[in-house]
Amino acid sequence: MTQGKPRRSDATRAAILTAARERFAADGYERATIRAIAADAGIDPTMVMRYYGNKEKLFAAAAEVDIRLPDLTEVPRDRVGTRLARHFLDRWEHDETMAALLRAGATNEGAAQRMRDMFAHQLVPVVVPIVARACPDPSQAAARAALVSSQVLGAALCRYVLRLEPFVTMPIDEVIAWLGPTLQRYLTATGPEAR
Amino acid sequence: MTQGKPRRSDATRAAILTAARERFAADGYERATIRAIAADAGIDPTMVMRYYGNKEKLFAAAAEVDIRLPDLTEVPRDRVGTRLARHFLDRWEHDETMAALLRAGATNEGAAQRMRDMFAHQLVPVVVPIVARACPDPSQAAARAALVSSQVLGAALCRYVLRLEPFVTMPIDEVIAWLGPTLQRYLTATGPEAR
DNA sequence: AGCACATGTCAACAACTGTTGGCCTACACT
DNA sequence: AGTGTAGGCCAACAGTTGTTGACATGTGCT
Repeated sequence: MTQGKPRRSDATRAAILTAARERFAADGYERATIRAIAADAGIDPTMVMRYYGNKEKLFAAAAEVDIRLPDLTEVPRDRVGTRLARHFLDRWEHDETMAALLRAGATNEGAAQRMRDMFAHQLVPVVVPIVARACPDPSQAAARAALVSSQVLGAALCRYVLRLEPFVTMPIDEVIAWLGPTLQRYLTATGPEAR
Repeated sequence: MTQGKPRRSDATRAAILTAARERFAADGYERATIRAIAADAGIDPTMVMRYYGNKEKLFAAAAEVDIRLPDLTEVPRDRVGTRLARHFLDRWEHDETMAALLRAGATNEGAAQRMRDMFAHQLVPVVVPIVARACPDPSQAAARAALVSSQVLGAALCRYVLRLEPFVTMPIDEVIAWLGPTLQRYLTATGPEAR
């Protein structure tokens, strides 16, 4: 389906992508230079241009990410929050693409747009059926999804980008135990005032 | 105390700082150039160097910010969360220095360090006496303060930096109504499992 | 008035950026 | 064996960056 003919340069292309993800994740969009990425990949900077056109397209290719949200309708309703928290934290822990996108999103408009798209096309659709049970107003679904995003992104920001001390050393299960109920409330509480 | 003799260049210095804050808030650390800041301030780029030494010191001067947290011990215990949420949102809404620091913190180590310092020296001390009533373990206080930070920073990120749609148009009172109980739980719940 | 010093302007440097074109090599196909 | 083409490297361009030094102007003090 997605795969074309295998090219002789596939290894190089993959090396570039890997190096790009590392650099973008560590330095953000502007400080991650094509030269540094090429050096990490052990090739000439020209190759990056040949295979990915320009820096913007390279980032677009490197930051292509799938949240891989599970089907939450299969999860017991009162476990949805914790399940989501665990999934996101796991995702962030094992895929530096997420950190790359977050770091770059703070200063690069293209990266920010991509995050907005991810939110709209990947998170909102999954959240809608969950919210529907507590609140039939469909416009509320997007708001609740945004609240979930804010807590998840905030935690990722503190833990993986700012490296705020108590957050970095906190065991991941403890983070999940704290965030779970928060997400749960955002998704299934009947209104903002609900505790 | 803090004020020295008034200098003839005070107006220029202030203009530079204002322009710097705007640029850093809008573009982040690396994309905000000294030339652009100087142009906004209507002066020569050289003056920036003369008065602030270099770009890093300019940022340090421009991003000097006081959270101005109120004394939470005066607030009814069950209103602390909402009170905090309102204060932070208000602060962010009226002082672009906050956005400048957040944007820059994602890619600039100096800015990140400053955020960590703000957390340790401004937020933690205020949070400690509040937490103490629910949980006598003082090491827990920093963890709970970090959780508060994560939700506040995440909301600011979505609303002022990424401009995630449902979050930008949501009335500020609604945001506060949602975040308040979350912060309340982080501060006064007896443990992570508490709803 | 004369002098010291703060304020401001102009031109330029050196380093680095994304990006381009030319050239060489090695593989695939006939 | 010969040829087209993809893969790869080198040198270089044009623009921008932070930063520096030399030089002019004006203000305040004696």
